[in-house]
Amino acid sequence: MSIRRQQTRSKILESARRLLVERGFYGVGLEEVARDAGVSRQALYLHFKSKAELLVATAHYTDETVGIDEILRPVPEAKTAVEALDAGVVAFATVEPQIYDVASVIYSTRRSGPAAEAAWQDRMAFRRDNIRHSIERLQAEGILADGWTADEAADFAWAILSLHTYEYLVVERRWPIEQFVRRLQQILRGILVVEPIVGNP
Amino acid sequence: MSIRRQQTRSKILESARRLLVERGFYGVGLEEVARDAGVSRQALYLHFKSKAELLVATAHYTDETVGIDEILRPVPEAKTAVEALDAGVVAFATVEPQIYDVASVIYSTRRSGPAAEAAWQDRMAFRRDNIRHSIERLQAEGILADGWTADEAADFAWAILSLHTYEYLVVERRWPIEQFVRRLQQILRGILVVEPIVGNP
DNA sequence: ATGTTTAGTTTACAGTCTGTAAAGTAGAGT
DNA sequence: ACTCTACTTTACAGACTGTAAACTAAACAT
Repeated sequence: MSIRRQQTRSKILESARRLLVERGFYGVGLEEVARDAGVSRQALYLHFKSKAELLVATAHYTDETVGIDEILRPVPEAKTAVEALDAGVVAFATVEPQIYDVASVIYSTRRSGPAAEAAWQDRMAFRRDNIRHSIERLQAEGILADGWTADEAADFAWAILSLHTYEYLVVERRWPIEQFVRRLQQILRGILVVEPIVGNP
Repeated sequence: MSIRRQQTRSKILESARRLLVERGFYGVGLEEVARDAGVSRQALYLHFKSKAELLVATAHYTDETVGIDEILRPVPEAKTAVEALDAGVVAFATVEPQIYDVASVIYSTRRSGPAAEAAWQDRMAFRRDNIRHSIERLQAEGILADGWTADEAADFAWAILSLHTYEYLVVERRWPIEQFVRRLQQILRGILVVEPIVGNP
């Protein structure tokens, strides 16, 4: 791919991100995205085959700049399962503020087209796999709380470590991110680990 | 309001509910809603001033048929704070399946218009008030877990008892509703009540 | 340097949708 | 019999997506 083409692509993606996040998928037209990026509307179709695919590309573009692999590294490297669980929460709370805006648009658009739907499902599956690994470590160490299967525990932790928990508590209720992390760690440990450690300093 | 008018209104709302739920706000046009209801497209504007208001009216219409007051009654009538908390979870799990479809459309549409945004915020405020009451009962009985303020606890419980927890666990992960109720009760008790009761039969 | 490919522009158009307007009709109520 | 009221029909303005095709200018290769 030529440099020129690559640059236009980036300009479009940046404009798209800004505008889609500000006003939502249906709140902004391609005309305006193009104008903002300094290209013609038709140029968009040289890069993306539809508005929905532009949105999905915007999400991937955002993902790339975030460096998820880097952020997730501490999780498998943690010495114990409980530490891995805690590290998972930290990773979640590091990634989420950076992708929340775009991910939220993807979520709300997912029912109106297979592109967004697939992008959302991918995201969910990826997250769930990661969580599942941590749960399996708990199980391997024999400290998964009684009455939980690995599946059920993974489902639950995945539901808690979601875009929407972040939205409700941090975005809506204005919890500082440290409080968010501390509470989620406490909750997951309390629920999923046998003989929960009750905050010994 | 005349009987005839009332009947048309109901027909429209029922068609709107079915179609909006099936295909989302942007997946269905007013033409089709009107055809389905057996009236002309223009007739919709005699009842609702915009598509967004039709959506909101659909949500209220759904609420009416659900009888939320009835379902919530056991909560304030519970003898103890913990029983009230449990009853709250049951009420949540009773209401949510009935309103989920429409509420979900409201949620996803909320950023594109003040009508849906207001409807969503009302819903959230209503739910949070109810939860807050249960938390205050815990506090009054002196059994709110250490380290939680009433506000923080209410925020947390509200985030857990959300449309999206239901969506993730019941809709997406196919948890039976009994499992959903049992786990949420266990979790809220475990986190928010001092000396958590560890399943004594 | 010259010819060719590539990237983007301009103009145009078909089709969809919302929301407004206005004139006409049929039934309900009095 | 008369009058509203509720609804229909027709029409239109304006916005948007996606397709098409002819044109231009920069990038690249030999």
